[in-house]
Amino acid sequence: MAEKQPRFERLTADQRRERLVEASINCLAAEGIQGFTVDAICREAGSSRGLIVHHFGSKDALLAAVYAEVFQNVLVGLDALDPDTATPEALVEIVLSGGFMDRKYLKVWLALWGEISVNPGMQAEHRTLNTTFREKLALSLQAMAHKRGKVIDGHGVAILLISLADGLWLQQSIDQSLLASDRAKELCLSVVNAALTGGLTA
Amino acid sequence: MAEKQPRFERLTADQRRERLVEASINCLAAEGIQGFTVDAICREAGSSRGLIVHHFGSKDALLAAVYAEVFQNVLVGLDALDPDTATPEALVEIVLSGGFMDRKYLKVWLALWGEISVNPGMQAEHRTLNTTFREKLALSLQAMAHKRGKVIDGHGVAILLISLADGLWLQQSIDQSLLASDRAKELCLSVVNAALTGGLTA
DNA sequence: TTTGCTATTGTATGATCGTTCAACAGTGGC
DNA sequence: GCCACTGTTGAACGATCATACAATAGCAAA
Repeated sequence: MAEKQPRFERLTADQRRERLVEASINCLAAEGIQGFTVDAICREAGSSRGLIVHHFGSKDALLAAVYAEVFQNVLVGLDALDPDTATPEALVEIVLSGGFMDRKYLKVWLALWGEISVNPGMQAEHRTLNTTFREKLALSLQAMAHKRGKVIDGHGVAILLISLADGLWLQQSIDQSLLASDRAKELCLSVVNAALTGGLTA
Repeated sequence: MAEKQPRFERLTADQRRERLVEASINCLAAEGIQGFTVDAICREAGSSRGLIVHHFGSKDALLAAVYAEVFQNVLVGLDALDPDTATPEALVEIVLSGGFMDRKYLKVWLALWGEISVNPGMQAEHRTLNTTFREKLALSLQAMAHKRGKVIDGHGVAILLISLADGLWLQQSIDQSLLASDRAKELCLSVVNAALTGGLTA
């Protein structure tokens, strides 16, 4: 007689946490923060609701873990960049199309931004990661300006570029017909080039 | 013997709808989309849950009414502007600090953006209003450039300015310490002035 | 004072919510 | 095959959810 399939697969703690975080991201992407429920996440992960409390302590703690995963992916793109050889095109690619920046993640970001704005722990972490992101971008921008014999406020241009990219990304994620991807890229490049050539001061 | 206070105040349909929309905005501002519940809104409005269905048909229809109210306020600031005499400072003030752009409304916007991205009716309306906003801004920008003897792509600069303002506003609303209001204003002005003087092409 | 109109209340309903925790079950060591 | 360890399940619980709708009540006209 055929052997019975196991009812569930035992995983290591890290594997299980990774699966729950991934399932959470999918639920947020599909339904926003209102789709972030214990039952919906368990259905997506193919597991049971007790696991969330067992591995994370609470649903809120799971959201914090989602944030860490998402933002680490944003930083990874910049980590791979050589500040001395980076091009404006490469920078623009990172700020517009980096980790978790497909428009399907709009509702993940909306949920995280909402939570960061009221959760002191997440806000502190966001501040740290965002500052790191700016500083790395500033280094690359300063190196590019230096190559053109120019001196710029790299930090100011980094803030400018990140904000512009966020705004463009948000607009086209909300309604794709309002702005084409190529157009967004062009606008970012224009601003970076203007900043590097002295046409614009940040 | 003292006369009894009436249990409730009868209002006209328009008055009652306005109160419910206002209460909804307050609930969204405080708790985001998860605070947008029938009971929370009724507590805030000082009324009873039956009123929401009576006046709006459903909670979702109430959210659509909230959107209309919020976005009309955004347009109002621009309507008051004379395109022939507007200054870069005035435009920047409108895109950064116009109607419902205090940072306390962050979660209202996050909720609306989430809903617009999946609700075809709201998305169509948003497209219309957003396009109107861009066109009005473009007229003012073109008039400013004309005064300087320059020809610009007003529409392109309008997209640039709106996106930059959205990104800056979002960043400082999420975490106030990441960006000062004055700094955001300066960056917007730099970009507008660079666009008007030919230092930057959109 | 009475009456009609209709704004408004709030109970009932079935469903869903997050957490708790006793019991179950996968699996490797002996 | 037995057993211990511990990952995992899912019912129970009290709370909250949105909508339906019968009954109540404000108030102006007659």
